[in-house]
Amino acid sequence: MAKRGRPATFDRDEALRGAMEVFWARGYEGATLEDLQAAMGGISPPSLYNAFGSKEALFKEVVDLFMATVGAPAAQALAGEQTAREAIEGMLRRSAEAFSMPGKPHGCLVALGATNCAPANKGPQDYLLAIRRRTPGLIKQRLDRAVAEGELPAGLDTGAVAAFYTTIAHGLGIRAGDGASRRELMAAVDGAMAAWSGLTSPDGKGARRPPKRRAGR
Amino acid sequence: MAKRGRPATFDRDEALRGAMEVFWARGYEGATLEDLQAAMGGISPPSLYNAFGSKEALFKEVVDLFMATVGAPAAQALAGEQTAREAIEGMLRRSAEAFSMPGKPHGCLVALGATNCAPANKGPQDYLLAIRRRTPGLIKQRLDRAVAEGELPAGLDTGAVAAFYTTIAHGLGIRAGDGASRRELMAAVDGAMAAWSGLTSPDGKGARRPPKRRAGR
DNA sequence: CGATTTTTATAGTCTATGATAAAAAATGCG
DNA sequence: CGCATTTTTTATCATAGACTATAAAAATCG
Repeated sequence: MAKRGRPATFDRDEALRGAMEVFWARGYEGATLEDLQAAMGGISPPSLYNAFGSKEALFKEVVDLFMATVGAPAAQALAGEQTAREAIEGMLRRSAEAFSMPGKPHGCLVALGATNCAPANKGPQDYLLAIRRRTPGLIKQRLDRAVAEGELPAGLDTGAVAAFYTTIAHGLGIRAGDGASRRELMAAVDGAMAAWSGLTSPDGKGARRPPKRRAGR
Repeated sequence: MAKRGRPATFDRDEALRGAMEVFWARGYEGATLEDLQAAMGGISPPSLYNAFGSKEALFKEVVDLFMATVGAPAAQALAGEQTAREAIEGMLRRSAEAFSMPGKPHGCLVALGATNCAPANKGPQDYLLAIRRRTPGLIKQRLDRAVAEGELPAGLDTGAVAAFYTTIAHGLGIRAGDGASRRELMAAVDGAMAAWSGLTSPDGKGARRPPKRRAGR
């Protein structure tokens, strides 16, 4: 039983991928409907709205797709590698690669796609903000696991270490968008990993959680 | 000889500072003329345009003011401290402080003020981009000086080290804008400085410039 | 085939917001 | 005072760009 009605002249998934390229390269506000139409197979506004609802809804779908495709290798590395060190280094290197693919827009859609938008575009801005705010927790989680498994010393201030690697991860997104080469991005990752032993070793140099204090500041 | 004509009812410098707060908090596109007027002493559009020319011209003046005030401590630290290590750590800590001042907008105007703007706003976007692109060179310059002075080993790949610290510096700007506390920002700086000896030591771990290659890739 | 359903095409509407025109008001100078 | 000069006031203007109303076209179903 085939679907009734006039068949669409475009493939929805393909159109979504086209929209991702535009939003990735130009950001939410930088992408006009005209740009989007052109990259989505020349579809007309009514078709776009019929298929995706609104520019904002389209953007959110694009961001989800971005996370599921471009962002996946980094996320998988963070969760999948055996040691925390390999996991974090893998996450950073996969990010650096994803943000500097030949033939693709450079930079990170989540870091750059909608910062400081016009009041009317608070929705997309908040959507990306919420995603960025998850990063420190995800990294800390992986570090806490390594502490529990004995890979990293008990008492390590995993939140502080996560703050550092989050800063690097987001910094890579900006740097790539600003035109930094993959070589430069990887040099930044080299630097970040050079801090590892100093940050995580049990001797005096490692970040240590401050002793628990009583409630009430 | 006082100036002729009707006297202005607002102080230009004060109005400029008011505009800086708005652009800093909301970005170029996020700041409407209405927002700006309110923060500039309630001046009317013609007064604003008479005094500053256009929204874009006002923004550029604001960015210059930002660099000369908010950004100054970091720039001075980079250029002024005795050792390269102190210079870079000072730059990062002064940045982290500037991006998390109580009562001021959080985050970095240069990193966040105009990324991925609408096509019509390419001017402000490019203005900030050009400033961000200067960062690696400024850091590398300071490192090269340290190599020349013997503080750092000859053969050090100063460009690679600069790439790392640039990534941190810009990452701090994003993280602060996303709501990271000063404590978190300082933890990131701790991490960045933990990489110092590994990155700059003359033994095998330090970043070394690759041997010169022939031209032609 | 005619009815129904869905998509497409054309042509607009509406709104937010950056920018101005023209005249009034406030000052200095002769 | 009267004129030149500059700023303010008030009232718009202009435009880009997101969105939509209407109806024609293309498919399936009975």
